[in-house]
Amino acid sequence: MSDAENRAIARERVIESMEQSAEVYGLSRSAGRIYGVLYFATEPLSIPELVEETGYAKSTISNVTRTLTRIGLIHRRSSEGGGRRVQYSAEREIWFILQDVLQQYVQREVQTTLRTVQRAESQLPDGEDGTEAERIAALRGTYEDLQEVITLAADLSAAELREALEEYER
Amino acid sequence: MSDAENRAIARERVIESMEQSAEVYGLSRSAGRIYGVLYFATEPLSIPELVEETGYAKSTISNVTRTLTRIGLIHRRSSEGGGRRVQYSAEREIWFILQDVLQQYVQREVQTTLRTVQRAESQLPDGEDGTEAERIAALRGTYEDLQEVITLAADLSAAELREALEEYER
DNA sequence: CCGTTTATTCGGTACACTCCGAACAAACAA
DNA sequence: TTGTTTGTTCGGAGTGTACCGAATAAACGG
Repeated sequence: MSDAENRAIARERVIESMEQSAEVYGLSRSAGRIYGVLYFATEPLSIPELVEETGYAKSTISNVTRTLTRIGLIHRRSSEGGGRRVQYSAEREIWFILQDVLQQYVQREVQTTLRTVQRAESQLPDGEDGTEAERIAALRGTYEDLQEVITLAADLSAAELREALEEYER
Repeated sequence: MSDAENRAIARERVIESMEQSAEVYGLSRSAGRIYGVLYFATEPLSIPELVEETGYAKSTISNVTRTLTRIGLIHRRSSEGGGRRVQYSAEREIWFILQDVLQQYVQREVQTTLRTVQRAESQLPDGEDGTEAERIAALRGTYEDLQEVITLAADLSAAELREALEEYER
């Protein structure tokens, strides 16, 4: 087998893995493949080029690139050289992406839950210690810890996070 | 408004929030509600009781309780007193649940991705430093950090995790 | 100006998922 | 045994999503 073929196989394996991961993160397989193709591209690609590389329909590429751009997984460089052609490139710092997910989605979810729980708690009769009060208070405690953990983690790099946990072990 | 009504409203709010969370975690709304009802129940509930409390069909309760049990969100106590009746109770330690998710799903996902990336890397021609090799090596690095972080975090309680990050800040 | 290339939007198809109700199976009570 | 209660399984209706192809819009080159 030639070196070029080996490279193509390795690349394809990783892209397939990205398709899989995309599904886990609630995205479509096409999103995983498009991101993967851009991840390995040496220069930004246009929509027609992505059609060529992935085999998906133009409309699919258009829709998926929009959501990927919105999430921050790829970057849109409008019009290289004044042309109409739009160029896309991948955000290759996976950790940045994960931090974004942590901040935009996980933190948001935790925050709204926490607020709901707090509002429910204040709805309860004062000084009550029934089952509801107890259970809701327990929920609030856990979510407060969670929120703090996520807020702190979102400011660290992967290496720093690793270091923080490794140091704590001792 | 009576205290009982206030309690019911607070409980309902939290359960609705759990329905929402369930969707975020890739479960159905019914799963969120069933878990919520069990979370507030003072004693284990049977399937007919869950039908009564949630309004869902018997078959829905049966299917959803199975998946919730498999994931570890609720516990199944077969036959209290030798009867056929099956009893379900909620795992109320949210952090245990999150640890399970971390270990069973996130860690698994990271591990398989890492393995795929490593295999792809070894597939590449030796001593090569083309684009593919570089990009794949970068991926592997990030995922190695990630795996380590998740492994360490899975062993800590929410409070410990919080402490670890707070100590690192200084 | 007109034809070509590029990007978005729209309608439609295929598919998966949620939930329901009915049928079935298993255990108990009489 | 027969009737009743409980739990699971199966088929189907309704819904949402992914993707495609066609129509449309927008920009450029001649």
